[in-house]
Amino acid sequence: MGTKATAGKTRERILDVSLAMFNDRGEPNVTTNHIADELEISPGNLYYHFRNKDDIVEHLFARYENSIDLAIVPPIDRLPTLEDIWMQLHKAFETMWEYRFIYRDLVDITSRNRKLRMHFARIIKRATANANEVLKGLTTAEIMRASRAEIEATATNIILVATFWMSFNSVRGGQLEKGSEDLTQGIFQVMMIIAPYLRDAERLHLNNLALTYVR
Amino acid sequence: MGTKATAGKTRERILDVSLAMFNDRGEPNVTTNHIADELEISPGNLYYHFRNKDDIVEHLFARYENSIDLAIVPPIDRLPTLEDIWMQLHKAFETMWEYRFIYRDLVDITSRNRKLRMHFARIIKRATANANEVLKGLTTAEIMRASRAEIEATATNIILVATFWMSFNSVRGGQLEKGSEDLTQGIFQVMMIIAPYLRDAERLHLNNLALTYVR
Amino acid sequence: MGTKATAGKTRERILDVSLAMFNDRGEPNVTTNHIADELEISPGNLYYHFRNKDDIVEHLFARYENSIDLAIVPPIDRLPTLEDIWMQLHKAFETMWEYRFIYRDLVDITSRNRKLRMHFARIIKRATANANEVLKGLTTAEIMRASRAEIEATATNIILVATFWMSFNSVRGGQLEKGSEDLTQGIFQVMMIIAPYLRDAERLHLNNLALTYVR
Amino acid sequence: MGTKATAGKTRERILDVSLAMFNDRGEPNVTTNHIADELEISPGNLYYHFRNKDDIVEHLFARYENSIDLAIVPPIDRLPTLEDIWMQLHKAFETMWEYRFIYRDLVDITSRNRKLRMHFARIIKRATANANEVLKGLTTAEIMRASRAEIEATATNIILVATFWMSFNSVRGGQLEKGSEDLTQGIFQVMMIIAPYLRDAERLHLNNLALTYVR
DNA sequence: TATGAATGAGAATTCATTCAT
DNA sequence: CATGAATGAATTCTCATTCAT
Repeated sequence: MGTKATAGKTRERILDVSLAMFNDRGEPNVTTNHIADELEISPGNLYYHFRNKDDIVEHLFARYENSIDLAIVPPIDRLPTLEDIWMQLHKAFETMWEYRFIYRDLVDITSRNRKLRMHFARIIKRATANANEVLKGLTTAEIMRASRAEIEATATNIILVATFWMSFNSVRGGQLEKGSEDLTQGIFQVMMIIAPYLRDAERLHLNNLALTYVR
Repeated sequence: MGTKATAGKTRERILDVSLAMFNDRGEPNVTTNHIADELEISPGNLYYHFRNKDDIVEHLFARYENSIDLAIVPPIDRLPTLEDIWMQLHKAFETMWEYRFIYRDLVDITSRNRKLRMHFARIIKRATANANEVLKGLTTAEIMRASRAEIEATATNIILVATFWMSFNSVRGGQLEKGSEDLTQGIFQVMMIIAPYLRDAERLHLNNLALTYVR
Repeated sequence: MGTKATAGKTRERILDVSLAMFNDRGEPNVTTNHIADELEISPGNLYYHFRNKDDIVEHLFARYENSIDLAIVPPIDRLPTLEDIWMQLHKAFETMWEYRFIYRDLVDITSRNRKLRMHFARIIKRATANANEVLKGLTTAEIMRASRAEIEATATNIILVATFWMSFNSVRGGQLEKGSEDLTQGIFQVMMIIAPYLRDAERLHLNNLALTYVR
Repeated sequence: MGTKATAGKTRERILDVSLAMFNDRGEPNVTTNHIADELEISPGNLYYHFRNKDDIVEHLFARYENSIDLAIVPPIDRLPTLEDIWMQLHKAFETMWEYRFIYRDLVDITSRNRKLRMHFARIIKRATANANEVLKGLTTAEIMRASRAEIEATATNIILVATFWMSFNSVRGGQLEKGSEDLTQGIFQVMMIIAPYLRDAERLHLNNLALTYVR
């Protein structure tokens, strides 16, 4: 009792600390010894719980995949509203922020690991399909007007902007990461891709929000 | 004489070969010994010409910065047309493709090197400002209609999509890289951000192109 | 009760499974965790029953020593026949095959463990003495003709060939191990060391067998 | 100048020291760091000269293969004599002794490395064929009398005894290795496999030698 | 300019063994 | 008897970088 770890505790701590360190410094810059040091456990113990470093990454990714899958479920049995989109984006950006290390070195990580590559491609495909559905729903609900081609291109752009918003933000300089406020701007940027397709009322509404968010 | 290198020749070859290898395998996966091997020179000689690996990266980046600066100069003394945008995007995407290694590991590279970080931020800022100018010009020319807030958000989105198009493409799976055709789709995706703001004629034109390009 | 192990049961299972795994993959390539895994017990439990890995090896060796001691007892109170030799070799080779892991890494194992070194030397000494006895017996029975010096050298050769037959077979390539047939050839090879000392009738008999066995 | 290594010197020193240490302690018990330490060079330098530990082993093996190939060339254009056999065995045993680490862990080494496995099998095949030739030659020269089947079995036994003589010697205890005298006994043991097939004069000659060598 | 041998601090991973429960 | 988490020294190998020539 006390400092002694109970079942599964260390395993979870490894994942938690790894996640924090990966998010902080980037996965390629965090070694398994760093992680063990930070946890004050031996490297051997870390390898008792995970086969190798990639195993840790894969488990974190699986966690992420579960979360993001929940975040991008479209409303069932009714047409979507703009509010739904705000909500979905919020949940998605939150989740992505939690696992931002994946996005920081996305190309490198997916090119090194076949499993992650396949799963990430699946997430993108699913997210794009969902975006498409939602846009179609908005059109059916006559909240926006767009051709089929416009909807397709727009869905892709939405996912691209969402996927790389955090990277873009860190890369365009200024302050490094202040978290929530930046995310909100990311959400707003995505909304602004849809904006011009909206009816005047909604478009005006977004325009006013813009004054608050755009940097 | 004969095999003797003329002034600056080896130096340039190092840059050329490094660029090719970085683009091919990603900068983190290319060691200085790989480069020397490929060039059939000694590692010592490589370090005679460049202080360290980052020095090579920085020089390549400087090259890139020059090229991209030329690519994103707006037309002077007249209002821009849609054709201008196609042209600019083409030049920009070509240049980015030439130096695609920068974009493959963008966050990692910029986060570990202050100089690159500052310079890349400057490029983004400049590109965004230029996009802003062009959009304003299109508005003045009454080719498109958009509020100031919409223009700002759209400029940012344009730069973001352009910046990460190649990454997005490699990360969403499917075929790896077939080059020019993918770039064309990237350009198209950028255009589709502007599309809904255009007058009907131009909008329709883009929509028709969509049928060809969107995947 | 029920799943509860009876006294000595786990201990025996450890020995049995270790033997099987050592034979299969070679002792140096089997870790204590492999063994525990295979047994579906904990490594801690394994170390409750045995002080360390070498302790397991030593116990297996003791088992082997008992078996082989039984196999190489010469016929008492009568002179040996060729049939006796076939029988003895059969029993010896069977026993060695059962504990073939010892022979696979013989030098390594005996050089790092004093106890095993002494015991194995004893086995060799005993086996050689026995071979000597038998050859002398055959000579007395006038089944073969050989000088004392020839008998001594031949006894040593017999033991050497028997000791390393399995290694030789695996090392000279061809098929890996098909077990019984290979053993039979080993026995035959040993017999052929004796052959030229035999009377014509027996020598001819062995020669005919040769056509079947030699590869 | 002086302690500075000239071209190829370090490479050869690595091979020489590795060989000495492998022979001494057995290849599995010598780490690359041990070797570097002994040589007073950095591990990095060792890996500059050889791709990995196996690369060192393979180069030593190649050296050995060259030497042994020279040792087992049969006399051309005339029938062999017993003297030829003594000479050949001498050369072969000397060479094997020089590279005795190969024989110490023969099964382990060849089972881990495909290349060595193939090459060693080739050596055995070649040596056996050569033994066969020589025995046939002796028969033709009427120095010995043996059937074809006897020759085949005897050739195999000769190679087996030669291959494992050193292992047998270290494993049967007594003093560990005193080198040359042990080798001479090994040669003698091989000769004693041939002895009973010889004409009386030669057989007697060998018998007398026996009194000196057999332990 | 150029060579190429050399460095050395790590990186990931393994494995016999221990120990609190 | 049994668990299973934990240890830590060791092992192979890498790579940016230096330096005598």
